[in-house]
Amino acid sequence: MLAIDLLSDTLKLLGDKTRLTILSALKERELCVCELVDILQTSQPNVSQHMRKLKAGGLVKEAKRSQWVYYSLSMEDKPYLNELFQHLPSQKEKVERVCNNAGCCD
Amino acid sequence: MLAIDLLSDTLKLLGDKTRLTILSALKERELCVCELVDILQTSQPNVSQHMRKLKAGGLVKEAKRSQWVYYSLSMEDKPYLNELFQHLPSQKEKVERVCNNAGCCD
DNA sequence: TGATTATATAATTATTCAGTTATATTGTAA
DNA sequence: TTACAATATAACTGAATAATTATATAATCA
Repeated sequence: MLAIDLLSDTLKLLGDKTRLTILSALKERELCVCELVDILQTSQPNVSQHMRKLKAGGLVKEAKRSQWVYYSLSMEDKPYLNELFQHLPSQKEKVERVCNNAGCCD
Repeated sequence: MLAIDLLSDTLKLLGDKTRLTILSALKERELCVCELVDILQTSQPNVSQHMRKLKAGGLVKEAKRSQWVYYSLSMEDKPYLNELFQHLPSQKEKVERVCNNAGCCD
């Protein structure tokens, strides 16, 4: 059974519109910071700080490749979030639109 | 599909240790405010304010009977929380201990 | 090398929020 | 009616936090 402190900390990370949108976008595919900036229409430091929290909470993992940092979901050890994640509002359109942009990292 | 604003607001309610404990306790049975005060070892106004937020967020419903207000879970319209709720740390012992106390509402 | 790009960190600010204390409301019982 | 018990609300305080601005780090490229 889960410790209630850890669980409430994890859910606190989900209880923010920006982070929830990030996580939903990452359901589509891994994304780098500049893509997330584009998707969320917010500043780069804002995204970076949210990613740091999500990483600290074990919800995402990062992969540095060249000058980019790609983030992806890390949910293997959190089966209790599966159903919830399946219900997250889709960010598919926004993610696909980023691909077609004069993107930051192509 | 869910609106991300509503969903993050709901998850924000879950991202608090006190409220998460309350919700887990309510899985056992409906509870009145004074029982929750006993279970959580906190003040009555603190419980009342959390219950107001949970009620506003549609996570609990209340039933007034005599001078007591009983709260119970209201999850029928939130299937996406089912799996999560099943994984909440059990509060069974604490809830049962309340019954044996010189309780507030027997 | 120096310039540029991507990302992270630090410092700051304004807001949100949990918990406390004090008070009000509501219902019950003497 | 008055006294009491359960709950709610209001006001306040301190801590947490999201976002901004400015700066630092790190990698790539000319």
